[in-house]
Amino acid sequence: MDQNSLPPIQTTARDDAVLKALVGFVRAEALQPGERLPTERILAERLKVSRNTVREALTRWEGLGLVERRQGSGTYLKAAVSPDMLHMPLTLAGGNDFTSLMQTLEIRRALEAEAAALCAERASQTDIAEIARKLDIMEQAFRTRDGMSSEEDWEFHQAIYRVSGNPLFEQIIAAMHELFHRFWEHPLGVRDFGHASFPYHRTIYECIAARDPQGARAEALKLIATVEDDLKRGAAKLKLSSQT
Amino acid sequence: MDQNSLPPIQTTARDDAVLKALVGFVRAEALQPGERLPTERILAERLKVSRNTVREALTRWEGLGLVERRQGSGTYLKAAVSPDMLHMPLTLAGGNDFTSLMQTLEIRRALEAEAAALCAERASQTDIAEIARKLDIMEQAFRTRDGMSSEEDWEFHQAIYRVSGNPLFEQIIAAMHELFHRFWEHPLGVRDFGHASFPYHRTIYECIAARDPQGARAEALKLIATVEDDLKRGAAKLKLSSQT
DNA sequence: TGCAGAAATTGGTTGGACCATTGAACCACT
DNA sequence: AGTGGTTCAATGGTCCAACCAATTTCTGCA
Repeated sequence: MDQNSLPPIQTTARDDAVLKALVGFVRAEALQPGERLPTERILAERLKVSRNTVREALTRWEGLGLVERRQGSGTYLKAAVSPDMLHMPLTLAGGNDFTSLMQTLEIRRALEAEAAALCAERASQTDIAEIARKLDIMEQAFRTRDGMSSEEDWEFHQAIYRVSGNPLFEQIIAAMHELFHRFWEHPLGVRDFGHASFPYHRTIYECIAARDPQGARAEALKLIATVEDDLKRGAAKLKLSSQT
Repeated sequence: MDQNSLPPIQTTARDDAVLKALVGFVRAEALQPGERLPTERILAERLKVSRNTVREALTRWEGLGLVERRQGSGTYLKAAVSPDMLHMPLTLAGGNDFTSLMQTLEIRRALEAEAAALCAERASQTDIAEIARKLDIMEQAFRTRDGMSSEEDWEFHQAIYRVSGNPLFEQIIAAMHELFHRFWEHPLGVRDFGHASFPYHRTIYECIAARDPQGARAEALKLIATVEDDLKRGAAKLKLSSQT
């Protein structure tokens, strides 16, 4: 007999019920990200629950990044919600030594290559045009303020992840990106950090435009390799200490 | 002028402070996963904050899967905590349709291949022996109760991730694994799901034992490909409906 | 000794109050 | 017209005290 055929009954699940009601409300009102949702007090009154219960529910959504609360202003939707959404909080133990930085790059190497290949397979003409636009912006920023183009660089990569058609790429790589930059505010000691990776942005783009998945994968691997080299050079120079 | 030179100041952050204190407490007491942490009432008194504030903080941790609350019993630690954790809520929209399952497999394809290659590079003799042990257990379980060896199968893979030397592989792939199995309780329609992947476990192992990264990568890709095939067959058979 | 019921413990919920921040309206002065 | 200051209502953040519901522990009877 299947044990799963008799799930435990739910006598109380107040805040879960509140969240379900919230999902219904967001869909009914067709709320878009950025819009404000009702006051906590109003929600409490409408749903016939205590304001504290509403707060617990909203706290959970806030933790999941679905919603943003601004004191004195209101609670705002931050992402699209749907009833059958799947949330999976992933907590990564961070460390701030050279090894940790290298580990984030190993993940990026795998995902970046796959995303570039998928992107080259699936990109439409408008997708390619969009990526070209981001590439131009990045290259211009690179030339203008020599080297420091991290913001535009990141947007170029994000465009590729999106075109890959799999939102998980962007989410996971973004986490790696944040993990990486948390202890890398200013490229430690390596003045020209990122310079070596510059040309590969265009080669990646050319492979994507040519619908060449294997080529895009190879160029992405080269790009990550340059970052790894920069990191190793920085580590050798500064002899990064691992502060436990 | 650099816009980042004037970051928004932080005036109050009560529940964040509570969480920081909690991290300190867990480390000071060397609490292990499974152990109980102090009562909400005690925490409120000790930290000189309201019980409500403590609850908000604990709700966040619960949402992150760090802690489990059992009414009438207490609050229990579910995972190790460290001060510099990075929380990454993954949200997969679209629910239980074919596309979502495929997306988790695309991530696994990239990471599984990289992890296998790194494992083959870095495995020591004891590592290889450990993997061989897990492989034996899995193969025996597979033969005993024909096919259903998911638990032992998973342990084999985990051993590979660990030997890769990068804990991020295990954590991220574990998240994909759980994501995958959440809407795949019963292999839908495909009776012999997983059978096709069986032989590749041994071929992966052999490449690792032979210190052949490229071979291990190739075999890992073949393994994932069989899972993707199974999934496609199941989707074609059931014509999975995406319930918006 | 065994076990059913009472009592204590603990998370879950409620309602009400007050504080801190925000943003809009309004006003005075230049 | 515009700049800066003030007021005020709205809103999230915190607090308190009590009670509810599930769980655990204790107690006393058979």
